[in-house]
Amino acid sequence: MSRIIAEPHAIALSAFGDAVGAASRALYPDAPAVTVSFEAPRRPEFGDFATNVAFSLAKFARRSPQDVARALVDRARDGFETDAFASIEPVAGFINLKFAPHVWQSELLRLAGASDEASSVGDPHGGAGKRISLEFGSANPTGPLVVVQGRALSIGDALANAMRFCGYDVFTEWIINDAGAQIERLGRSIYARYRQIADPSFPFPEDGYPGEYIVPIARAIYDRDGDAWTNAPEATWLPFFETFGRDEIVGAQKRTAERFGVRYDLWQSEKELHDLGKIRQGIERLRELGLTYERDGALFFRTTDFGDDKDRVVLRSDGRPTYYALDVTYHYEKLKRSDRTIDILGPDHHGYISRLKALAAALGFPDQLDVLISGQIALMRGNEQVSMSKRAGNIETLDDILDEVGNDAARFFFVMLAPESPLTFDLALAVARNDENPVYYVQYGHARIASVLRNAGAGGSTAGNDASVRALVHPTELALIRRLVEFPRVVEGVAQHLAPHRLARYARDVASDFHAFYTECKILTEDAATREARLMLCVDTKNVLARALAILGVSAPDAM
RNA sequence: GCGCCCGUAGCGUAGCUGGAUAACGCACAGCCCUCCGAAGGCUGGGAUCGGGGGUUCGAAUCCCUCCGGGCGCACCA
Repeated sequence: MSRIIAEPHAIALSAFGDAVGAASRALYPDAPAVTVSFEAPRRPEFGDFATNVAFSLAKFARRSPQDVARALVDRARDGFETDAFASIEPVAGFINLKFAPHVWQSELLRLAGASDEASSVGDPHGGAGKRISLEFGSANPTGPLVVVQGRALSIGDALANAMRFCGYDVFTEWIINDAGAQIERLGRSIYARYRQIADPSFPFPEDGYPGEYIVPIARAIYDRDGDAWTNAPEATWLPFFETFGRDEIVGAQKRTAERFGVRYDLWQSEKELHDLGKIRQGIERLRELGLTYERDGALFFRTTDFGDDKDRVVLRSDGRPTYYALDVTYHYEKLKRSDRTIDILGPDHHGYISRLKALAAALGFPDQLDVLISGQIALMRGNEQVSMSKRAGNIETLDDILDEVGNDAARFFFVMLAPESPLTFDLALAVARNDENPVYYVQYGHARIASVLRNAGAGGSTAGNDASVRALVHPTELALIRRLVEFPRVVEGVAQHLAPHRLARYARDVASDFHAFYTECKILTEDAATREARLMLCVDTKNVLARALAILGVSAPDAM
């Protein structure tokens, strides 16, 4: 059972906000009602929180923001009894608040009191009951996963984890583009390699997939069926080679994803949607809504009515549905069964955003679809550019990267920047065990705490209480607690703004605050109360770090 | 030509639902291990936030425009 304990600092803040609101109504009855919101100022000397209400009231009050802030504070102080604040100061129009140490001390007790559940580090509820559909990484089943997909996987999985942490009902999915021309090329490529086993002069298709990964697939068929397919008609062998190849390659893609720590709730086959008639139904749906017209024998979907820059064909003049028809159908399915629908696309898909948003709006789901682009990646090894051209032998697969740098570095580097921001991924840096490498900094923080806790041994009680926690007064101690308290809000921000990089930075900040505290304050000290309180702080910090890293898909080692 | 993404300190980036002297890491200069992991900490220098207009009490953030870099613009997927 998860106990929801209100946060002392939030209670105090809310009470003060109410007092300011009342003061505003009393002093400036003609001004519209203002919402008193608080934010953490950048500069620590401005306190823990600040509000800028005075600026919005100034024009109605016809006084300077400075005067208004001062008047609000004076008035709010009347009838507002609290010892929560060390200072309440109007400065240059802002109202700056600094909490008394006991507020942060209570926060630490609260964090520790709710231990061992997810809620031990805060209990965000923003997502309760909301269904999320999150599609990311999807690729043609024609080859192994490559580096850019690794980034999409990292971003998508971190988002999914963050949202689940906030209570969202998250459904992750991958669409397999196993219909159409690409899969046919795959089937023909495998067939050619198959024939070449017995007849090396058998021609390889000009537009075939030259990658080496095709060869063992052909070999597997040969080992199993021998020459059986050699004299079969194309109508027989082609579907077989397509399906066999798809299964092999999708299987390999799944294995790579799982190795990377990413699991999906659904691997949706495009072919299956065709076979079930879903695509036709999707097109019919558009027709019913009066959103289509015929021209030159093709059926167009009027996407320009919804912000796209040109209308899109859904049915070709030969009657076959386009890929976009699949988009329409599949997105319609996703939109219906979720409250928020998210696509993470590769960097070469910028042009798709408007047509996808258009179809969502057209089908009656405006503002429900978010399309995120995972930015391009330039691979480096030290100062050397690593070629990623798709010519044979040159593709850098995700597996290659994982072999070279490991999951932790890859996962962290891929989510470290804003999703759409271009990333230069330095393979040499990712394995460097020095301070240029951000992954180790955070993991080191976690390992260092684990080490302290080991040294504390059996005698090191972490059962702090009201009395012992009062020992925590050093600025680095209070700053660390304040940082830990932010955690649930940071995760909520990640989920809401689809910005997992914020969590990577936050983890770094936590580690940084811990290291500062560690340097300034001896944890395993003689004084029992101080030792207990500091150990408790260590445990909570470790929990937050572990939790943050887990969301990012990075391990939290106890020793390294 | 049109659309989208990016342009912030020497380098890599955060901040973009508008708020105070623009933040973080690396690099650079200096300092801190008789003590729990120095894979650490502290201090310092370094930025006309690509340029120019506009809106606002207030703009890196919103609007317009121009310039650079990238990616797309198929009855391919």
